[in-house]
Amino acid sequence: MGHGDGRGRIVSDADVDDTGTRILHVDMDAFYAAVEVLDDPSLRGLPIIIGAPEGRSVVSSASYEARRYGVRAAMPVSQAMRLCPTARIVPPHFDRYQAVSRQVMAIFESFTPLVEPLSVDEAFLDVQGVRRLWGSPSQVARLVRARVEAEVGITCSVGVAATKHVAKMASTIAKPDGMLVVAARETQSFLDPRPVRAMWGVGPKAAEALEGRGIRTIRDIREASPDVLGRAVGPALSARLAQLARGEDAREVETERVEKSIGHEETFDTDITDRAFLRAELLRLADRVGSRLRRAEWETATVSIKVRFDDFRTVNRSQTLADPTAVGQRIGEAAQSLFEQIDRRDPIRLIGVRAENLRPAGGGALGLWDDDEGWRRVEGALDDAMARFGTSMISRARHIGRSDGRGAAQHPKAHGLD
DNA sequence: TCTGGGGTCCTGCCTCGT
DNA sequence: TCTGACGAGGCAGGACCC
Repeated sequence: MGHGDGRGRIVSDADVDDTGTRILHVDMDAFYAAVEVLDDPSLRGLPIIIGAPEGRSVVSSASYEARRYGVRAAMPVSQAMRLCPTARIVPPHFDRYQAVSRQVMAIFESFTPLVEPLSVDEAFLDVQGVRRLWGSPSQVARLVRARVEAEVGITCSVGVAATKHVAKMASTIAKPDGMLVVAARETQSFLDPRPVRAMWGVGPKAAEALEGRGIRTIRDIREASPDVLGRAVGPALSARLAQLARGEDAREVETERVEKSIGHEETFDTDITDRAFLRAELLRLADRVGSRLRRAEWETATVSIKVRFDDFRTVNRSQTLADPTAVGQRIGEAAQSLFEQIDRRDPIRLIGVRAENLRPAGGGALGLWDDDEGWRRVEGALDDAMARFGTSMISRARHIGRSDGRGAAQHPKAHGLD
């Protein structure tokens, strides 16, 4: 999501040179705020802040009217309100944003099958192969923008370039409701004068490290010795930045993305010292992680927890399991065991549970039938199903499973169910 | 003044096996 | 049997992205 306030918007001319381009980066403008306006037109033209009005919420998104007051994403809502006291605070409706996102992505896919969603509100499109059908990349960009506005009712900005990195930078500059085309031969002159902070992957820390060595623009990166660059930001990032600064970016548009971890975390309204409460919260978070793992038919081999204290000091602990699992109870037990290893005298403001090192669940969606672990997984899946489809049919299925009278799940082979 | 939640990736350190 | 080099993997912390 863009963070600028909309000043410096650019729209390329209709007859712009797009020679050598193939990648579109499409970014919805102030997406959450735009969806809220769509659903409540009385908000149009007002400064809007998306975030919870109470507690320790931060700004998820803000309309351009609010950004003009200095309101930015990730800023505490309380601070945003001081900057823009007239702003309307709207609680987020993530399900609704997902639904609109699906609508937008479907429009992208009607132009090219090579669509890589980056987040709920942005995507890369490779339009190289659709030239005969839809025209040149800049023509496709115009069509995409027009259709999103006509069919969904919100605006987007598009960067058109030869590479992902340049397309992404171009869409940021074009915001809001703009389009910027960077022909392949203009790539270097486009990149050179821009600040290092504009590069994808350079945040506040890396920018500070680079600027401290006199490296302020992308041209400076290009001209810096690998040694100096490496000392500033480390070997991996320096090598990548050097390539990107030369306009080299061989990354293709990837339509498949595999999740590498699944986690949940929660910041409490007030800092907590009650250990029993915290242990119960760990179990609850682990249960949600387990549910998502089972739905995705994954197991986790490594459980990690995150604890943030009242002074914002954050510690992580992780543990690799002897047997991978998708059972919330087992993830929770591992999380609690990790929690015991942490010095918990200080009040805690956040705890989180994450499943890492994911792998496909063995033995299919419900796991293995022939061991206790498999059966615990069945129980978990039944819990999910009860939540989704109601209790009557699922309770009946569980009853059959438990009919051995031990109060625990019984092997389905006893009932001829396998 | 106050700092969410969901992720990915990198780095440094340590242990262990060869 | 002991020792050092080396790579792999586990773990913790941090930067970055939306």
